[in-house]
Amino acid sequence: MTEKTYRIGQLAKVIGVSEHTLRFYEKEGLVIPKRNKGNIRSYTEENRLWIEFLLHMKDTGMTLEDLKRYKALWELGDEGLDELVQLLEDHRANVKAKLKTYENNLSLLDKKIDLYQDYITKNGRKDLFESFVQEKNQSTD
Amino acid sequence: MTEKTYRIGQLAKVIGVSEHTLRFYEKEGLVIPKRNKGNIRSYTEENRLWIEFLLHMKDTGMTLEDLKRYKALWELGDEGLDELVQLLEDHRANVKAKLKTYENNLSLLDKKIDLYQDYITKNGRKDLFESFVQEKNQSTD
DNA sequence: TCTTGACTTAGAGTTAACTCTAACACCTAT
DNA sequence: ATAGGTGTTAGAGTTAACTCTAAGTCAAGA
Repeated sequence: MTEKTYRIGQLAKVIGVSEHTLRFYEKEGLVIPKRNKGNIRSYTEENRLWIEFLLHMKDTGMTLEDLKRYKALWELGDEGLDELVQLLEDHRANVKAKLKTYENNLSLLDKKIDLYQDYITKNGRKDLFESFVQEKNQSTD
Repeated sequence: MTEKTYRIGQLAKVIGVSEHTLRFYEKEGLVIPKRNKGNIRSYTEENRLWIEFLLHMKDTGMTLEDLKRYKALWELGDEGLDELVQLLEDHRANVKAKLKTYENNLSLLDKKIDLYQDYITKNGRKDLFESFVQEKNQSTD
């Protein structure tokens, strides 16, 4: 069985990033695909999975620097394992915190929107509007 | 009753941003405090509440540009109300989406960490380790 | 008096993560 | 033969949101 591989343009489409970005990641040492005859980048499924994982981490705020560290630790094997897990746990803590922030602010938004919509249906006067919204403008710290 | 006011340094401390940032926001037209005799910025409670709200929105990914629009619409009063609500609803949709992303990736992280920790307690061989983690490296799209 | 905190303008520097351009070469399929 | 996708180097530009510096002034409080 020969494993499925991708050329840069295909992979870019599949995972939804630009070719520029893939070459950029390569320059940064984040993903280094094999080359086939003709020097064409040949991304494996493993490459794809790694990039997808990377994008998930990035989506939750992990920096490319941390992802470089992650990769380096991974490549160390057993030696890097403890630190690698630590890195993931740290990131998980960040994600949890961010999740809370989003939850809190979602309900703040819900309230705010409700207030405005109440006002719209009641269709009160401008001066009423001002005090109305102002006094409810509390934050959720 | 004279309302409580803040000078720039006090307010910066209270809400946890730098004075630079407050002046920057002013330059950007986001918060324009009154000045007292001596030309000193005098932030009101209303100013503070607005900035805190702004920071909450910013924390959930709203840009300063959108916040400028928000302020402009607010200042229009009834005229800007529909669009203002629209803006908030759009942002709420973004927040919900981001929330989902964070939830998904949190459980991805949980799984990943569990796998590594299993491996650590089992303390297997390196080559085992490689296949072990690789084949579980699925994403949660 | 001296320190502290505030004020101004004007602009430079920072960081992250792209994003693009130029200018040219190579290979494969139609 | 030509078009499309790929390759290279080298570097410039972009965006957002700060962040800081300089160089000077001013006013109030201990």
